[in-house]
Amino acid sequence: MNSATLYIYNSYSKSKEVFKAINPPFVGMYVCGPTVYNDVHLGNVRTFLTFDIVFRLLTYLGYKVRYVRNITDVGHLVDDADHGEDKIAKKARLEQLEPMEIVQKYTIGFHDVMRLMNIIPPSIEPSASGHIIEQIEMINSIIANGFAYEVNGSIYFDVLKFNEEYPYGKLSGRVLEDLLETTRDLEGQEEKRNKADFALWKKADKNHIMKWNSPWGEGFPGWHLECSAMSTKYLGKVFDIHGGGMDLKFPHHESEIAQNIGACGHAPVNYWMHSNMLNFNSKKMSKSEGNSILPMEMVSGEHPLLDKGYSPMTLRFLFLQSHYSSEIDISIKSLQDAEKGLKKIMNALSYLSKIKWKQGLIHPETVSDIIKLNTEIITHLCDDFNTAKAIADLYAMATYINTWYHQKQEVSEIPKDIFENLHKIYSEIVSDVLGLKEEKGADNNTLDAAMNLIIELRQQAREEKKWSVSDQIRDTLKAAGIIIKDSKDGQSTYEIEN
RNA sequence: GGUCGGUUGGCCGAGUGGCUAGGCAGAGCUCUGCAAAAGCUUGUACGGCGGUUCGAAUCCGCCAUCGACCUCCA
Repeated sequence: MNSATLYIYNSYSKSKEVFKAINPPFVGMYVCGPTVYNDVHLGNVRTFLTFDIVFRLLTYLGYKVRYVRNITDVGHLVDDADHGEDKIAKKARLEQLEPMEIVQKYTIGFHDVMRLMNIIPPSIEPSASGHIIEQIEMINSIIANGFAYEVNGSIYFDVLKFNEEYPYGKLSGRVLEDLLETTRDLEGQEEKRNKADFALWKKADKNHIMKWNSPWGEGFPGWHLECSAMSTKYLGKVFDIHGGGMDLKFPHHESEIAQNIGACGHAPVNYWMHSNMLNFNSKKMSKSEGNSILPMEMVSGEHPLLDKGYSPMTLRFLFLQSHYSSEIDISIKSLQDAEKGLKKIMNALSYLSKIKWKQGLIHPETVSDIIKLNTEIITHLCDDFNTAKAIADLYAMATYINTWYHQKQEVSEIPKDIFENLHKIYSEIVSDVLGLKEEKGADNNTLDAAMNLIIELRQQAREEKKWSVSDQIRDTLKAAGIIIKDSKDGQSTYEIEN
């Protein structure tokens, strides 16, 4: 185990706390996954990226993490809380497919995007429809404890009753009285005793496709219930970290807490983490706003807002340049900046393995600076996953690496072990913790072979000082979107403009 | 209307009560047959008004402004 102290901002206590695992080295982490009724958009990706970093850093620090991220494939209603059509069912109707075909289609799409973004799969990815029994059992416990009631085959959580014994609304900073006043009048709520109550189980009508047998007749589970049931099943009644997007704080996470307490009498989670929103034109990117960009559109550049495609790693890097708790406003400029910045970091990574250590005159200032960087970068990451600061450290390291590489491809002013440590930390942080990987522009062997020949011929022309030939090759290729880059050591490479 | 969170140099974006992250752009330089690329160096800042303090971008108050949540959303 790494000895670094990890601090996490706990949204429940609203303060930064030292992370203490319940049962080290094991850590249980639950993150609310997508409702698979549509393509995941870029905003969703940000959230999963945030917790990818949490997962990766915990693992890097030596924790054994059981990471559970669900797939919501039932129970998430379209219109109002506890009313309206099931999202999956609606989409199924629109696309004329079986609901599970919708689920399958968008689950695969979701996984494709996660892979593209180099986001590590969770340890367990349970689906709501696969845990109906667990959900029914949990409802039974809640009823037995007196926090839920049945009306016409539906079960509702009694928020007022719950609030008499436990604070409802602490996570999201809500006061129950306000909720009772401000909650809009919605259709289909007449069954509830109070507006703030929410459904644990909804009775299904005849036409409803996705329904299951229960002690209360045919029906389906409420949206919030699945996360309570599945986190309990796989992580226990109390676990370490629960994550999700800010917009899930209320009502989803608030209800989750109430359900868990209602079922077993104590709070389920030690550290609540919420990642902030991704903005687009200063507006939250959301499905309901209709201003969402799909990850695939981002990569292909096929979107009115975009000037060209931006690679998955560029996106990943852009997100990591700001703290997960800050909003990000995406723009062409920020994408371009990220593209250049990422290149710098990745270039230095590739230089690193070409630099040889050599015995020489030690430069004390450089030594102490690098020792400082080597430790600071971990400290920064452990400070509530401050990837922005860690990236600043990487830039500082990269400046050293670049200088060594461009001077002699060797380093002699620091001791061998410190250089090796720098090498190890730089590559581990870049690859393992931040999850940045090299992207090949053209993954095409045929083109590679042809280009290598052209580059070689041009090189010959240059050696013979036939500048008109070498320039013609360069200019013609440029017009075709291929850029030749000459480096100092005489080697040339090519890159495809997109 | 209620609750919460922002407001940092040309742009993006971190941040601790005193030692002014970082990136992009700009400027200078190195390399280069030329160019591109790459690299090195470098300036400018903390929404407004008060207060606390020896000292505040950092703490407090007021104002302005933007946004989020209060309804499905990561």
